[in-house]
Amino acid sequence: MSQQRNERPGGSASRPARSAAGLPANGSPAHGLSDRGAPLSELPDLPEATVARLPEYLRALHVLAERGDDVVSSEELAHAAGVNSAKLRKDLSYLRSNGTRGVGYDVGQLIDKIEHVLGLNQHRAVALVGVGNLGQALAGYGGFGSRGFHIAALFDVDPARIGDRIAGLPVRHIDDLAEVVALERIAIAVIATPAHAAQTVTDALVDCGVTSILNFAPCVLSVPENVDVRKVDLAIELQILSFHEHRKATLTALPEAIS
Amino acid sequence: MSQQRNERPGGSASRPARSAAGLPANGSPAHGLSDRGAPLSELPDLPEATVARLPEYLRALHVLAERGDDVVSSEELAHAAGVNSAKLRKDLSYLRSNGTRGVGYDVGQLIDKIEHVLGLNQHRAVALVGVGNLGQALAGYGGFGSRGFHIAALFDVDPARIGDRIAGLPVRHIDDLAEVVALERIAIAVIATPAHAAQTVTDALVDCGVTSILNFAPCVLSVPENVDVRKVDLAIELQILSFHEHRKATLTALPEAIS
DNA sequence: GCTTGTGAAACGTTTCACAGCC
DNA sequence: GGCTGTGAAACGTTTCACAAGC
Repeated sequence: MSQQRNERPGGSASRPARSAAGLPANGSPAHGLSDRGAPLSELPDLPEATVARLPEYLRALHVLAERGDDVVSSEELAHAAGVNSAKLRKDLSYLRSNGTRGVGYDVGQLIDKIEHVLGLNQHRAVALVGVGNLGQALAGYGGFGSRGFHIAALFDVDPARIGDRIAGLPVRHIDDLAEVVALERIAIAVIATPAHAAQTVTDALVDCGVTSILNFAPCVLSVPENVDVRKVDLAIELQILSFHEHRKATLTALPEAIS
Repeated sequence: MSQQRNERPGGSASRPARSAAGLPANGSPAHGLSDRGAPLSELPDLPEATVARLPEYLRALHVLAERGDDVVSSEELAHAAGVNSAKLRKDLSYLRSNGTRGVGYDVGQLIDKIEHVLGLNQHRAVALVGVGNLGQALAGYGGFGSRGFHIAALFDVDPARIGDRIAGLPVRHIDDLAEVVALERIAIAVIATPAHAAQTVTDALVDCGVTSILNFAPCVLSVPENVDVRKVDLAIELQILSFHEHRKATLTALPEAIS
């Protein structure tokens, strides 16, 4: 059982397993072989930081599209997504960019491209494990459908909860995991169990073939290297804010040095 | 109203306002003045990436402490926190480190130090705005107390909800925000409203003097530069996972090049 | 003229590798 | 002998600034 790589800068994720066997270890495929030999839609090996921002661009684009805009400049879009325009342009350039100089980007086209790169063409079925407080809230959250996902199954261990319906879905016993995952072709799971159960659940998920996990339990998960884990920990987010509060407080306590 | 800086690499936060007035703009205070003149506990200007990991170390340390360990090596602690040991040691070295060579770190001492740096000595009061699905789940989450926070007040706009009690706390109307924030000395707020309400709520919070916001609404917030915003967006996390799923799928479709 | 696309510089973060110390 | 602390190298990301193109 290999160990979780939890090294993402911003503080909440692990990474995919690059360079498994004898790969060059630095990104670029040494001598042009296979480099851009892809038919049409090959993934140009995006930087992780870019990948993490594409969904935000996508959200902003949908807002623009709804407003009826069909062209947007890097400046506008960057503003709407909360980044600066140079970064946005660089990010989009990795997608074999398709803006028009002097004009901007075609909103619809850009939406299609980003959705394609993120693999959102097919709606993805997600399993949710743990229907406590948080799990129920996540199950009830309506916003997924429009963003490429649907929760296809709910699981718990508590016999008292099995059979309950939440947002129209029955809660199933975790023993049914393998069956349902296969049936619904589930590759992504959300863990909303207490920390002490999370590793056991993870092992079960991995055994069923789930290869992406979003973990809300406050603990580190061990997974094989082909499995991706991202983590969301509420208390950690608050603690990071606390640090900045603390710093702001001490900065204003011992005051100015310039004026 | 200045714009949100939402530039954190890992994909979910904005940054504190550095270099407000005539500061040198690069980190170090040009000529030794004030540099390490601090009394005892001065914050050594930690890298953001380090700040984001300290809470994870803290969590892991608490687990160790509960097990009765009182010394831990960088290797062990790093493993428990899901990072590698070099990174851990570098991170701890910014805290004017206090491990013992050949031995390891004192668990209790390290907990104290990290808690102090994060400003967790005082329990921090947090306001939660929006008691829908997610808001209720957050309000009911018991794990805060042990990690330095307590939810001190709940707010909503929906008249039907005002007066309800959730986890022992009454839901108050958002018009009472200023009063309660002052009374409870609240500096941190969590936004769990729909996206369309989030900016209005943010403006109200900022007006009351709140300077840190954790935003669960899927939108970008505009805040003055002294206010920190971190963002958690479920759908974005799933979309990032989707990208990696997509990539894994296409990698196994057009298979090996080495063997 | 205005906006994209992009090399190159600047910056931040991680990893290496080993000296320093117990 | 074993583990910490840390310069220096490697790597990744952001920003700058301007050439290319509509």
